[in-house]
Amino acid sequence: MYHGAMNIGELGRLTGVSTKAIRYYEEIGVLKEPERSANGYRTYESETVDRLRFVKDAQLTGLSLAEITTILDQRGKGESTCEHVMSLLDHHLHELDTRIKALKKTRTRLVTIADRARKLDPSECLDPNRCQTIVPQDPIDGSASPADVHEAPREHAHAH
Amino acid sequence: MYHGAMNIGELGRLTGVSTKAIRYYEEIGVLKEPERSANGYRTYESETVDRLRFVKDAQLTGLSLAEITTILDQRGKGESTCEHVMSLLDHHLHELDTRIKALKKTRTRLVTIADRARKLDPSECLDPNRCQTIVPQDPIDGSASPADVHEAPREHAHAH
DNA sequence: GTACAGATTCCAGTCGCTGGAATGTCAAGA
DNA sequence: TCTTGACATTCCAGCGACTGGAATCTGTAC
Repeated sequence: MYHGAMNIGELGRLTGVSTKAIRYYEEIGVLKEPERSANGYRTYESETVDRLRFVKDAQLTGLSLAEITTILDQRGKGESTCEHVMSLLDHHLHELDTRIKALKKTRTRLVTIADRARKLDPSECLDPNRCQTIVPQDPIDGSASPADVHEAPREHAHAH
Repeated sequence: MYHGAMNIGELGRLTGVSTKAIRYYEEIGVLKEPERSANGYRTYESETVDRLRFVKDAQLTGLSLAEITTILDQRGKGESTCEHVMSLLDHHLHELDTRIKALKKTRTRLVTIADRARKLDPSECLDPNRCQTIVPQDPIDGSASPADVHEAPREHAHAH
């Protein structure tokens, strides 16, 4: 089967990206507007498969779609993007470390709390003004201000 | 200074929660609608300070506002919430572990890529159809389907 | 009077999508 | 020919936990 040109559904199948996501990418400029066939359907060339796969790979490294777009745009102009990509990657490595550290801290706290909870007498739980399980925490540590302490948002629940 | 009743600004100051967030909590039912003074201002009793602090603490353990609301509601009815809280905590512990694992995997991948990038000849970067830095990755491992592989969304940028 | 702080409301945006509604198009089978 | 079904199109709304801004009112101090 030769895939010189295809509709959005096949592009999705070949790349593992939903048609919804593909249209969204077009909307925010990650993909440029494709040709339309007579009936108004989007028609993609096989190079778009490569482009979409690149987007997926770049996402896996933690780059945002906005950042991916800047890479793609630069590349489109024939400019070298190595330095650009590498500085993005460095930046994300730092971010990642920060996030992992924060999650581990949360984990430790959670384990402590759960342990304490298991030792509690359930009958003492009825005081409406306090919960012995969840009690005020120390402000984590001196380096982070309370506002920065927030955890990362939870995973998108895109189970399929 | 006795804080029997206060406006939204002071509640925010005492708890470290923005007035915007407080109104949002009210909107989604985390806080119940407060009394209003003659001028229409929200007036809070000092017990709301405790409630808001509980919300903050529970958030630090990774609970969502929706989950916190269920705890608060149950507590409001005078029911014991220990078991409920503990099952939530257990659930979050598992989630947290999953997330940490995923982030570490991403980190490893990122380090590999960055290392490879440093060894590349920049002059080879101009091929418009491929990027040597970011290339297709193996599908992570056998257990997770590609759709589940997505990283957690990035941190809210609420620097202040 | 005139600032200025602080309160109110509502609307829009963040990020990366997903879901649904209402509608149009195309190929195959009865 | 009709119908069914899979595909395509558009637009609107929602997730979570908020933040920012606009336009407007209130309260206090000078």
